Amino acid sequence: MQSIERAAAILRMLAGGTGRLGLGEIAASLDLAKGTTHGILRTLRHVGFVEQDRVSGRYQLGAAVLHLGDSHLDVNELRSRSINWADPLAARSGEAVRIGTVRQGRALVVHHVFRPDDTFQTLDTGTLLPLHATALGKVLLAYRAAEPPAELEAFTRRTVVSRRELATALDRVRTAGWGTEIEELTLGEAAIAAPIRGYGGLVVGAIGISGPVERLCDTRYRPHPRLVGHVRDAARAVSADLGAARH
Amino acid sequence: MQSIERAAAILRMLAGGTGRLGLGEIAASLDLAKGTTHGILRTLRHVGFVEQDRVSGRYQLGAAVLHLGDSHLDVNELRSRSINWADPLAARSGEAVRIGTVRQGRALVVHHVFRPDDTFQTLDTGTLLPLHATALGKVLLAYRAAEPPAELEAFTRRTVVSRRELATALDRVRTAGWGTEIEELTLGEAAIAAPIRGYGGLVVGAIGISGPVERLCDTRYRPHPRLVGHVRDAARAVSADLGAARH
DNA sequence: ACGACCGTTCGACATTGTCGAACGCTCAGC
DNA sequence: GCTGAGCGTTCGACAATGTCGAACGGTCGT
Repeated sequence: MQSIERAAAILRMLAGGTGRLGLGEIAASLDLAKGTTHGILRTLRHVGFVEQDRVSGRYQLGAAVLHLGDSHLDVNELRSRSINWADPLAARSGEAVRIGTVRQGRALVVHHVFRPDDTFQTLDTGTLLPLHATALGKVLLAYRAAEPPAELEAFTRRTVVSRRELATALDRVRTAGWGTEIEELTLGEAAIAAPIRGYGGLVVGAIGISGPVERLCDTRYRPHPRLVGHVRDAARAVSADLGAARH
Repeated sequence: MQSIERAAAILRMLAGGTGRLGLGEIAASLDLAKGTTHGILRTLRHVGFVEQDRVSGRYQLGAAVLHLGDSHLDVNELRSRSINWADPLAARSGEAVRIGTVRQGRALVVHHVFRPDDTFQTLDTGTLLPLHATALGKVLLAYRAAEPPAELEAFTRRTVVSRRELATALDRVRTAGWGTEIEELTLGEAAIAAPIRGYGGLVVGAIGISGPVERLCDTRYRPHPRLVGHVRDAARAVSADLGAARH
């Protein structure tokens, strides 16, 4: 399939060097006619793998090809790598632990460890949670494992439903390296989450704890630093496991 | 270019879902004949954009397409984003600051701030440094912005020239989140570097300081934590700038 | 005003990509 | 142990597409 090989060569060229090339340069480098090169680039633009600068006419890699790597990690691999660290986190924090990744524009819970006590709990594994109203979801949004949903549904009076507020909240997550959700999905409940990084540092999931707000936060709704530390340690450990697997 | 559109559709499918799909599933989903689908997949395998599991026969995204995004960041953008933080880092640390990214299998210095004193110094901007024997380079290797060079050249008696030792060193960089080089490129000189992350947390560069080993390290060749902290703070700030620019 | 060089378009036609049929292999069910 | 289903793979006829030279309009430098 000659044309697919040619298209791949163009993408590799754009991935190297300065990242921006003119049609003539590409055609010359690959020894193709300009018309041929233009036809390939037009198709690559159409599928979003290439973008063209309006002013200079030069081409660069498009978002669609750059995002191919996003969340491509196997759910089962994420889960199997996480299990070792999820139980200790539940034990240390005394709260329920969930691991999530992005699927269908939501946070998919791939593993759930019950809070280590006798209370009745339901298994969330397999459920899809809203990104903007969960700690797991905010972490995934903050590191652009997903785009915010078109509509920000309000689950409680504390749910962030303004895009500006959400952007601000995500900035804080990026700054801190972890995120929270305080009575934004369920009244009386809070959660803390941190990013799980895979190959090359790309965020492929998140791990978090959740429980009664009075146990996770102080009286000014700030999460206890000790719990934040536990979550981050677990996230680092899972990330290290994932990185080691790919090494 | 119908076949390029079809190849792109296959890549997007593999990027979604579980990440691993059989030929029949792909053919059925895209309403293509199995022979057609097979021809496209064969070509994508040939260019490295797709890999096939030997045992199950299933297909997944290949390293070549996942790496298209690596180091695609414009050098000028990295540089312009870094400048604001490089000067303060030089001031605070009292050492020379360099920012680097991967080019041609080496660490390209995209920005260099002189040590703030009266000593004679030469501008390194534009030079290519070895990955395995520099702090910048080790950070880039640790986060897989590059592959190790085929041959590990010895610059001093302290240069790491064993692949196993290098792998161990890179594990430590990942664990710590920063890296050092102590008399491995130049006798009497040491360096400390930390990763600069771009879109989605992907490592696109590194920022570091370098200077006389007796100023950067204690008598047991351990870097001063205060300097490590300064470098990491600067790396975070540059990363935040890059993230913000893409937001 | 002109020439050089850019990206873009078009149509003839040669070449390639498509797809149905057939194959060998593996595995589950009986 | 045998059989059938379903997998990925290969092949060749041929229809459809991709290729490329020529020409175009636009921009920029002289």
